[in-house]
Amino acid sequence: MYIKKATLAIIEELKQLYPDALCSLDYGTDFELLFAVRLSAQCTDARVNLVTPALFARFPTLEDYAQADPKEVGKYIHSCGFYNAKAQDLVTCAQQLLSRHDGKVPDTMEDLTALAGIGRKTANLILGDIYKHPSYVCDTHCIRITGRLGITDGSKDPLQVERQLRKALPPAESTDFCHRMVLFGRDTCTARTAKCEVCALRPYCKMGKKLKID
DNA sequence: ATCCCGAGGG
DNA sequence: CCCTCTGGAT
Repeated sequence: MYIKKATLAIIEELKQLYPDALCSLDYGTDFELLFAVRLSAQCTDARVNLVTPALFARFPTLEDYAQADPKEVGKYIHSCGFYNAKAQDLVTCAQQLLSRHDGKVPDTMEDLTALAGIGRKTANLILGDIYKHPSYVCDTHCIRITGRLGITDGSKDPLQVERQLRKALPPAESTDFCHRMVLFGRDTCTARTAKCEVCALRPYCKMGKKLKID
């Protein structure tokens, strides 16, 4: 499997920038990570981290969610947006984890995406962070930045991007790479006005080369 | 007005 | 492919 030199250079540069490629969501147990990721849909991680301490304290176990009134769960997560759907998903997902998986978070894409509210992006994150499988977390940051860098062809379709990243990245680097995309996307390669003038990846980036700085 | 580590349904 | 779900930050 051939990996482009530019891609390897980008990977190394990102390691320098972010030695710890950590998920920025706060959680204790495996299912709490699963739930925090569900809550993070169209919401900042910082916002999720603001509500999860009270949520996790009120509902410590899967049984607590499984028996909960979605209305009450919704109150704890209101500020994250999509709170009706998310609250119902946590309750249903907890019931499914208990009935289908003995209360354990499953370790296959098929089982994970069969759970309420768990799509491919969340499943990939769980496979990478909990089970240490090669994973391709194609969220808004990863899709935007790999497109700008020319690692992908610019497609916005998560499945397309995932297929392209599967060929473009060394599998052992994939999970950390995706986490670093998020960190990099928050502080440098931002959506609206990317800070190309201070970007360490500008030499490798089509978008950065276009603008004439200095 | 646009974006935030999306998912599900038509 | 499209649409809806939703609040908060910039």
